[in-house]
Amino acid sequence: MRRVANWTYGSVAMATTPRKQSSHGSKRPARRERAIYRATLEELAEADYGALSVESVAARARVNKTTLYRRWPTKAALVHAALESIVDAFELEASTGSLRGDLLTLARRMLKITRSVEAQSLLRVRLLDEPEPELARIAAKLQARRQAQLTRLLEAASARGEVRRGTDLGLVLDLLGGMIHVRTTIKKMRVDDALLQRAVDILVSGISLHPTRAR
Amino acid sequence: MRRVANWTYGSVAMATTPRKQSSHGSKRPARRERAIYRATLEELAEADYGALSVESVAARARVNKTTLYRRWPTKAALVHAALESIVDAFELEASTGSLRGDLLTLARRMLKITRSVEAQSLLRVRLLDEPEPELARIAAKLQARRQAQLTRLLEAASARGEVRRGTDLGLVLDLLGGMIHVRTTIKKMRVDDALLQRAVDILVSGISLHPTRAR
DNA sequence: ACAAAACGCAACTACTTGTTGCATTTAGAT
DNA sequence: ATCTAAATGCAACAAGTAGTTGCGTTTTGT
Repeated sequence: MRRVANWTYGSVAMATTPRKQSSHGSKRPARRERAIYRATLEELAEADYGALSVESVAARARVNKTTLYRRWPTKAALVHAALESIVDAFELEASTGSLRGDLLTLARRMLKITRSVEAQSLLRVRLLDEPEPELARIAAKLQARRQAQLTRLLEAASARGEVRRGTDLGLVLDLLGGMIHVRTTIKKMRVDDALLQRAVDILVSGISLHPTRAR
Repeated sequence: MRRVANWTYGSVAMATTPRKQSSHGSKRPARRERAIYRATLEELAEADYGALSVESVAARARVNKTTLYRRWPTKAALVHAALESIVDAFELEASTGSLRGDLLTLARRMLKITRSVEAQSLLRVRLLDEPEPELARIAAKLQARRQAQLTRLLEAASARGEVRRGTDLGLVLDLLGGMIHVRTTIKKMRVDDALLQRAVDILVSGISLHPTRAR
């Protein structure tokens, strides 16, 4: 493992840009490139970052390892690029009219996100700041972006005035999201809609103006 | 990396038992052994399982690597033993008299646990079922044990009858614990007591019989 | 159809991981 | 205190993995 002195994969152009997107009108965003990124994320969702090997990514992407090494000089660079390639397509959803309904919609979306390969791989990178703090920073940034979108949804839902003023919406989000994450990713339990409803019921009843006691 | 055919580290005695605890009255539970386990857990809390190397553990424990290799033939065996060495000293805490007070006590304890090296390392192992399913299983068992203890606390608190019947206590626990975990371990935010109180307020107000609306 | 870039392949070097033999230390029993 | 067996440290080793390089072939844009 020979290390390049201190190669940073920050804002500097990090590899030879594939010419496909240079001219001709960016017909395809490099099909093969996407396959490689996908393979990287999948490997990362299954194993550690530490256990991730460039060779295994190459094998999964059906590509020779030299191809990878030439374009991304290090494992960190490859993962970096793969992370950056994640696009979170978030379309604002229509309000259901009630706080409970909106929270439930939110919960379902969170569950879907949590289950995705992107979220799983993002998590792996997120909780390693030791060997690659730079990568962890990037993963944090991406996650924050998602979080911000979810927060906006929640804010819109609560703006109707059904929520006690002073309520910490970020906290509510993390209560809900934390539960989903723990059950899905860590405990590997099945999270079904009934559970989401129960959780939402507790939270709604906990932050709502009206003392809704029954569920 | 030569692999032993299929060496399982299950219930079989996995290494030469140190003689210290054999006779003489178990004066010390092998001081050095504890140091090694500690080093293992610390390394594991900082890095991946995949990135964990026996050599780094040896270095941290100020021990020659051959010592480790001789007693634990593989990395998995070492981690296994280190995990098993974890003892969670849980003393039942006195009730504060109110549901809110008890939940807050519970939250504080969860925070403390979550921050511990043991929990951090346990988590790492927990979310790798790919390369070492056996290890993940063990980590799951240990975590379940902890969870059960916490659940009993919560049950005791709710038994006073301040909680709506039919309330999913496990869910409440995961809402609280999930939030703490996400903020502490993943987002690396500071979790202070005020936040815990706010969270508990929401939950208490969400599960309590009495419609407590103000906080 | 042509040229440049990208790719696959194979051989190679450098490093990491795990193993072994032997001298030295340590700890329990007499 | 002394003896002995287990445990450890050390160094040299074997084997595997991670990157590198040169070259011939394929792909791709013009």
